[in-house]
Amino acid sequence: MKISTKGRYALRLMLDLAVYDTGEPVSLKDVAVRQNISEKYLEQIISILHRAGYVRSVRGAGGGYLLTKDPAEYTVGDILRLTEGDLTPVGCVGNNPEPCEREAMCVTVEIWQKIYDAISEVVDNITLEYLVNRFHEKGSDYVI
Amino acid sequence: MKISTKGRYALRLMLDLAVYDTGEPVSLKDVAVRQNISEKYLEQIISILHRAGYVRSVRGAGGGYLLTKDPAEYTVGDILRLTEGDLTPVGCVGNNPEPCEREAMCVTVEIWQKIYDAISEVVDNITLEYLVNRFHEKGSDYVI
DNA sequence: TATAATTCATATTAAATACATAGGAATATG
DNA sequence: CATATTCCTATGTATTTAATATGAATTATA
Repeated sequence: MKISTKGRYALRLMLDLAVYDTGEPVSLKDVAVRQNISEKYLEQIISILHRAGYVRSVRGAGGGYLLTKDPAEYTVGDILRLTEGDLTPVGCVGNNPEPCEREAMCVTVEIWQKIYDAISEVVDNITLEYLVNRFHEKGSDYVI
Repeated sequence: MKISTKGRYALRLMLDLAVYDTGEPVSLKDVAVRQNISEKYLEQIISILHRAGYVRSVRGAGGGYLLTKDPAEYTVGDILRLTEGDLTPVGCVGNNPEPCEREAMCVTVEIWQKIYDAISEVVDNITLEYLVNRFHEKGSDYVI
């Protein structure tokens, strides 16, 4: 019942791009240093975000990544669902549920559905913008 | 972000003991057939529940297991926390959080805490008794 | 134009976890 | 004594996780 590093790093990566956005591309090298995450691992993660159109890239020296939308337009749910696959606690709930032969007599599925709804309620109502604000409120070191 | 078979089977196992309770011990063999779960695997799962005092056992022929408390006194949260380890989405929230050097600047931890609270709210407010009632309401086959 | 900095693409690997299966000892019933 | 059951521990296999590795393609800049 854990969120993997992929999802957690993806969120920190997107947040980093939002916080350190100056209009110029932000390189993964910089993100890797600030976030203390392997640059190579970040490459794999951002490729997911890139394919989904969440970021755009600038290749070559001086290149890097930029958010494609305003931070207010990304929810935590968007980012986690993309990178974690989905956020359902079991396969038989959510958008395209796996068929289950025990469905007719199953009462536990109601629990999984409620858990999923509760998780969704949280992650679908927190935006990147909110996190950027919280970051500044916390008075965290802000280094470009 | 999945609940493992261990937790899901533990819940079905406890529910089975509650539904098919006649005062006589319920054998794992019967549970295994009804729930279509390997008896050997159930043995490992119930040993966790047994050590925690959630069930008592009767050894030998005609033996089996019985709940130690009234179904109303078990929550889904009790059972899942016991068998899944805990229900926190990351290591740094919950009862005894792992120390994290990024804590001072971390804003994502707020998300994980909210997710954990939301999950807890669900699982700590559903009892085995409720599930037994739902089982009967569903008109599921009831076979002793 | 050469060099360095970057993204992009794919393969490989080591460790942990999930999900069991297996074998037999201990205990109780009939 | 034979059978049914819990109890205990070891073993195995497949998948997932979390990276690391290698190098090609692209671009800025000295």
